[in-house]
Amino acid sequence: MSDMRELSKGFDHASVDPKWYEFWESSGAFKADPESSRPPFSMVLPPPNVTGVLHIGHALNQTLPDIVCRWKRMTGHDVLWLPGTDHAGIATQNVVEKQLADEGTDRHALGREAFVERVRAWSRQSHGTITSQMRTLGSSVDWSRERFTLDDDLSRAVRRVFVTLYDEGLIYRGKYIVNWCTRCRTALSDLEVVHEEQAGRLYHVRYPAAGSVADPPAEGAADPQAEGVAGPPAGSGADAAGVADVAESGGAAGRPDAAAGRGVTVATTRPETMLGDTAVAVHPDDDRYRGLVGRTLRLPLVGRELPVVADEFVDAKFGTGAVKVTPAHDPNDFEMGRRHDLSQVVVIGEDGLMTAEAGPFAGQDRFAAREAIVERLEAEGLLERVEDHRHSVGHCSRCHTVVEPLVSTQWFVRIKPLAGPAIAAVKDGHTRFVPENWARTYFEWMNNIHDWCISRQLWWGHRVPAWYCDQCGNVIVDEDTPAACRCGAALRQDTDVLDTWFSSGLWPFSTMGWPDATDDLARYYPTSVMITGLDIIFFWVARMMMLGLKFAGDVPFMVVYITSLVRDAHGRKMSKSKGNVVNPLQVMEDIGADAFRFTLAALASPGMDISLSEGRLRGYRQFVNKIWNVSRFVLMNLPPTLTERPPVPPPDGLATIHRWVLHRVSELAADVTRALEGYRFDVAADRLYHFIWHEYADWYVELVKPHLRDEADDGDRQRAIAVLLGVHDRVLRLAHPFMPFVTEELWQTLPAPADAAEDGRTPDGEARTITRAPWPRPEPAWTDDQAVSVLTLLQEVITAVRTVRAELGVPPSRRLRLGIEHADPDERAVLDGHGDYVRRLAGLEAFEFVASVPADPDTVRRLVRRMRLHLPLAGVIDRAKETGRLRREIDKLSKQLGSLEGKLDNPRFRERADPDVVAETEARHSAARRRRDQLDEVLKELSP
RNA sequence: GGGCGGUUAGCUCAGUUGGUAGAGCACCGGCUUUACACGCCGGUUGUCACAGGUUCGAGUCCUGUACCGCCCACCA
Repeated sequence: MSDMRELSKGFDHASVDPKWYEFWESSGAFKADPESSRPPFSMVLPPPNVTGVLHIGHALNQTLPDIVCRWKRMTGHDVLWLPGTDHAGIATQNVVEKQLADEGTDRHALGREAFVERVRAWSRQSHGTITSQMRTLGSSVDWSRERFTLDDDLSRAVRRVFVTLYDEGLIYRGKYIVNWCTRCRTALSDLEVVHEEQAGRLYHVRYPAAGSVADPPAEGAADPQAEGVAGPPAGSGADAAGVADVAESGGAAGRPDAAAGRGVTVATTRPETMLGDTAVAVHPDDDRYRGLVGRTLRLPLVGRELPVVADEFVDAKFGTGAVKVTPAHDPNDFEMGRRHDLSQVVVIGEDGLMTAEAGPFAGQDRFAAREAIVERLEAEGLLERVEDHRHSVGHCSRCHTVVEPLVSTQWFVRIKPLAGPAIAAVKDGHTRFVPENWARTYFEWMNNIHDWCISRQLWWGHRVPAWYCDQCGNVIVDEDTPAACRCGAALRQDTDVLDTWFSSGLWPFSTMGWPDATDDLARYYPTSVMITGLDIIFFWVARMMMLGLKFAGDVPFMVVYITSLVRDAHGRKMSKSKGNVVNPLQVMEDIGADAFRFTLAALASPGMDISLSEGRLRGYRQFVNKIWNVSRFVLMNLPPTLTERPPVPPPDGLATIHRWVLHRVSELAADVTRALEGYRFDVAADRLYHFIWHEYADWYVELVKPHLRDEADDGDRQRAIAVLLGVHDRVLRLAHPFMPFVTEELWQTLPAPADAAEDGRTPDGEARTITRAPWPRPEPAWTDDQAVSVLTLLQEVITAVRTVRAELGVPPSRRLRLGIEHADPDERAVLDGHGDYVRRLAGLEAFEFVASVPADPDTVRRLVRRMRLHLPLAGVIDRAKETGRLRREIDKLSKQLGSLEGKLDNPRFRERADPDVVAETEARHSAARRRRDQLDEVLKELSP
């Protein structure tokens, strides 16, 4: 055992950290126990991509919940923190596709089955990376319950949810305009499209007049409603108005119209889509075009006749007030097309190339076609004007390709019926956002939510559980694979897979065994807290809320803590191109997981982005080292015979310094606990830092040293050791959630407590571990204001003497004699009673109380408590420097006095302010005046 | 266009219910004080973005302005 008491000179995380994680894992320290009599506390880990590596966002989003879990474990909860990984459909598929491309092949060459098998194999291999990195960080998850979104039982949950929603009419399939990535070759949900403001051009193109309105073209694109169970409602008001106008103008169609003769100029940012135009729209109230509605124009380059329709959507103030309508390639036009029963002409294909419908431009890339078409228009004299125009363009969030709106058959979730309860649950406080402002963002989105496109034309993911019969046209949606159609023909399964967030949305309950009524589900659902990043509030949090309420019968979590973005030291977003990415693995290698975690916690001010600076990281690494060295100090002072940690003695018989430190450590426990309860990780970390370094190490350790000397009285020594150990043990336990590795290492070197309840054994009772040691509670019996005021006085006097010495340049080795004046009798008694401490920490040979100032050139002449009056001796110091310093101080005091006097002279202040505040202000005022007068006097003395 | 946040010491940020402006880093000076130089002791640094208002009193509450940032959005 005694070799355990010898710590190395510094903390070496590389040798310590892995040892303890292995110990925790193998001893079952993180295992949840449904049989336990302890109250449950549960969280699910936001599943990282199975093929991902730990980035700074993960580090934060795992450190904070880990702090909570470790804390809750110590407060006696049965903690479940359920880990797992996400198959991350499109992201993972893209990576593997890139690998294939490097090998000179592609997924089509491989075939679906082989491709999926390949992705699966790579996922399995890659899975170890992220999970081992989580261990490096110290995440205290229950690995025995690890899940993967593509696991069989989770896939079963996915199918159950899909089928149920379908049966209830909340999932439908239909042909609508969707966001299409021409590179990934799949549909995307609105959330997977990132809009970026870009410099573009607004082309003004003249569409010449053709003649009067013809019947709407009957041929062409499919009926948008064809396969829909039910489509989104069409804008009825605008629709009626538009139709009425057309009819009305139709009557006047025969009348010659000057405007019609010239044609109409439309403005567009995407001239290539004009080939698919099937109308031109104007606002119904726009007088400029009133006569035109109902007539037709001729589409340049193509020659097709286009009706002019009136629609409320058109903004008369934008461009020319006339809009070309391309129902197949623009979401607004799609809706407008439905309102006016326009056909869809598809001119851009799923590959981003112009289709056969594009005539001479067929086969060209859409952007090349834009150039070519502009050229042609110019040649034909139809391009009237080109303006620079900034507008936002949608890009694929995965590959940054410009998204092409395309008409396509997809599966959708009708979301409004699900959103309602999810909104209500937050409104009525059943689920609470922290910081609460995020609820607004949540409401904002939920109130304006659109149907969710859930099908993806990918291979990696949960395949849509729908089967089609080519014989009779029957569609079967079922949990189990049907053998054959009712007509006896073979069935063909839908080739699409589901949006990866569909399965993520079930995560809080699918991981616990749903749809079976498992013990875990009964005990751990709803989970206590969800801690996750702001970037996935919509993707994930909102969907978990909706699906959890719908299927698990309750909200998925009682509290959502939204973490901030981690930025670089100058508040810039981290990005590879800027080269300012902080790699958490590198940081942990350099300074250890404990210091890294502590830094993240200390910087995690709610609602604010985190600027991760090297200075802070370094500072907290040194803090870890500080704790290490305090422990060395404690251990080296333990008698070798001590095998058991003695209980902390009752404060009555203890010296002031002991009573003081016990009081303070009790307050620390209260403060840290309160901070954690409010999710103020920054406040908790700050409090620990300050106490451990600037109270415990700087003061208590220094003050206690004499008590530990060999010469010290035996009983005194034993009491000091008991208190020191009691404080040290509590400090380690309070710091443990933040710095799990170093605290376990140090805690294990302490002698075990006599009290079994303090021992922290794992559930199997085999091993002691700080992870299960009880969380320190405030001790009311340790409250001791008298000890606090004594220590405050000692600290002030000692600091004042040190200041004088430093300013006079008196080396610490030189023992001084000191005269103190103006101490009141009570304070004199305190100082006398604690003279040893003062002499030791201030480096004094002696001090005495004097009535007046002795003119002794070898001593500091005076020291006035609370006034930090440092009077240098003539001849010993630089007179000019000192007078300058005094003048500055006097100026400052005068200013302060002015404001205090203003306050006190104000009758209303005396009337209305709290009496304590008034008294305090008066005291402050008189103290300041006394001090200024004294400084004035000294200044006069010093000045020639 | 809508929403949210920020503007406090050279840098990055705290500032609880309004009551003498704080921390870390940086900087300056001094220290082989037997846990720690990843240390110890001391020190310097602020018209709290701007303009009004409420109040005896505002970094803190209200209104407006400026600048920065983020999110959402179907303006061709």
